[in-house]
Amino acid sequence: MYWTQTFIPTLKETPSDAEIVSHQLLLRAGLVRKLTGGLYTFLPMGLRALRKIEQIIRQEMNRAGGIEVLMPALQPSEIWKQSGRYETAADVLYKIRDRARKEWVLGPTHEEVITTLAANELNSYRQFPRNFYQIQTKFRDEIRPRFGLMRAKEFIMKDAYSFDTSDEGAMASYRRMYDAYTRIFFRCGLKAFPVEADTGVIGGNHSHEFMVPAETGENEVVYCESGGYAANIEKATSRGPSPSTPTDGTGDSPEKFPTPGVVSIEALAAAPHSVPAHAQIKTLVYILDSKPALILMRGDDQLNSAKLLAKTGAIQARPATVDEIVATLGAHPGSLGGAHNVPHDVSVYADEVLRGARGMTTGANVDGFHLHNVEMDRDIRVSHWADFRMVRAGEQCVETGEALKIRRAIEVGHVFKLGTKYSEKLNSTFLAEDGSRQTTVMGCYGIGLTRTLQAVIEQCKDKDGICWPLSVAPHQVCLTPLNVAPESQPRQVAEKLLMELTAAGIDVILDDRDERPGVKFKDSELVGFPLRVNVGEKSLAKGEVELKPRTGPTQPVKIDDAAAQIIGFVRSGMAALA
RNA sequence: CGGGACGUAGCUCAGCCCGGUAGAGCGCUUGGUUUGGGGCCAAGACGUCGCAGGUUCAAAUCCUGUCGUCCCGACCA
Repeated sequence: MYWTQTFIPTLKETPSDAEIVSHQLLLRAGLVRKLTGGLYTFLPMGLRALRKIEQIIRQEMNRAGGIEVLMPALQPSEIWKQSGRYETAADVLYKIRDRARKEWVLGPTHEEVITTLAANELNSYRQFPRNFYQIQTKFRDEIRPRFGLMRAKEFIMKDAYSFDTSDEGAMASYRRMYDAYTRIFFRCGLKAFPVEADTGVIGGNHSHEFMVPAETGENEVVYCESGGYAANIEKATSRGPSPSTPTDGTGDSPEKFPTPGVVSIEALAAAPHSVPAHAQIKTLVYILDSKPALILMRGDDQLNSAKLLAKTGAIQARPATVDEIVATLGAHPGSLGGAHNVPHDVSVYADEVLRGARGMTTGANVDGFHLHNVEMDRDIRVSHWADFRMVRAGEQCVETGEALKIRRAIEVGHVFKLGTKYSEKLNSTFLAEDGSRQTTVMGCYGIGLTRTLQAVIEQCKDKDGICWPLSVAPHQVCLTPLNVAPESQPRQVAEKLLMELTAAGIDVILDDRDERPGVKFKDSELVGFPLRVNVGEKSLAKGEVELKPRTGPTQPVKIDDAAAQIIGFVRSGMAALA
């Protein structure tokens, strides 16, 4: 491959609409160009890197027993109505109509399609287990596309779906995918690690996300240094907050006292009231599937909205408006509480941390008043207890007791054990060995290819540009003759190396541009080829060429040894990523 | 959808407050020079100042609306 025969529009300056480094590098290195917000064209170098990731995924999926298929991106809205996600996933669904006014959806994922296939084709226990996968473009009406490929309206995903006849079988399938994912990200040169995850709208009961640590990531991961525990903050739990919740109340009845103008936990914690936040009960009003509900949290805790959805089973949850709050409790935010004047048809959810709490202070549901001496068990009608709180750094790990840490990360893969959620709705059943009809047990497993590509850049870069791992680099080697005239010695030596390396199966590009050395050096570093070979008169005079690994020092090698050295560099580097 | 910022040459940006001739650097074209880290000299091409309306003798500049982009929140691979 010759540089002048492809298209690598590098940029010296940083485009102003790219905020994070990996996005800037995607643009500057000429890997992609934006069509419009959330939609990108892949240029040759970006496409090559993407294809390499795709091949790694394909190889590992096949090795793990996956069967490649390709499903339609355009789907009838009926199957979405049948699964119930026409409503629950409504905000990400692109809907379109054909000339007959029939409605279609552009698939944001393919559970409905694959389950329909399984329902029609997998009818006997003899046909299981099965794991179908595809690499395909997904469409999501993202509320806010951002960070280049990280969150786009259209993106490429590998999605796999397993079908088993039993829960144990499904667990084994899950485990196989989990292991395959570990290998895939390792081979891509990515430091990714699995964390326990919330299942969100996809549903199911067991899930891990594969996370790439990065300051620019959109997720927060709670983890324990010893490696015993790691979870998405949406799911994370701990041994609880410190200090612990008071349980030594006086036993006196709730006592109303005036708190004019005190409408926050902080204000009540300050003088003159001086009620510590952990001795307060925070009362939140949420609208769960259009019904108001109270959420009681300890004063110093934050509500975890993912847990709220998961624990209440609500499809939609939003904070109530001030008007809705007044209509429900008769008081304004800042004076709310669960002890008095709570209508009987309003559910009261309380965080586990409040169990057995005594001597607490909370709003009186009368503007300007709070209550002392509140005891959860005695004074508040709790309909449901659950863990609703956001874990904080420093709390003790549930497994090891060590202090938990929190860091940001990019989610590149997600594995779910789905159970029978989709197979029931879409009638995927089979005849068991004993002649009974049973429902298939499913799992689904996604990897965002385009996001993975950008995550690699986010993790593998320096001040000069991208530092591709050999396994996903658009080209492994960049031959750089410093004189490109056809008869010049640098050009001839470079051409000979090109032939030898290509014959050895090395993926090489020759920078045949008639540019000054500085320009070629800068560009090759920006695009990030793992190895550059400088072929210039200066070193040729000594019978040498130079090997310049992207992340290491320049090494002179004899011309006759060059090909073998380069091949050795590539093969050993690739072996380290196998 | 809520909050904030910004739309001027292919890119990065100045000009806008205080209305009157549209600018710089990079890139591009041509010629020369240079040839191991985005070099230098000279000559050029490139703009309906996002769009629409308004105010005004006159609008990139002031006003209104609109579209688009980016950032912060809720959603996800």
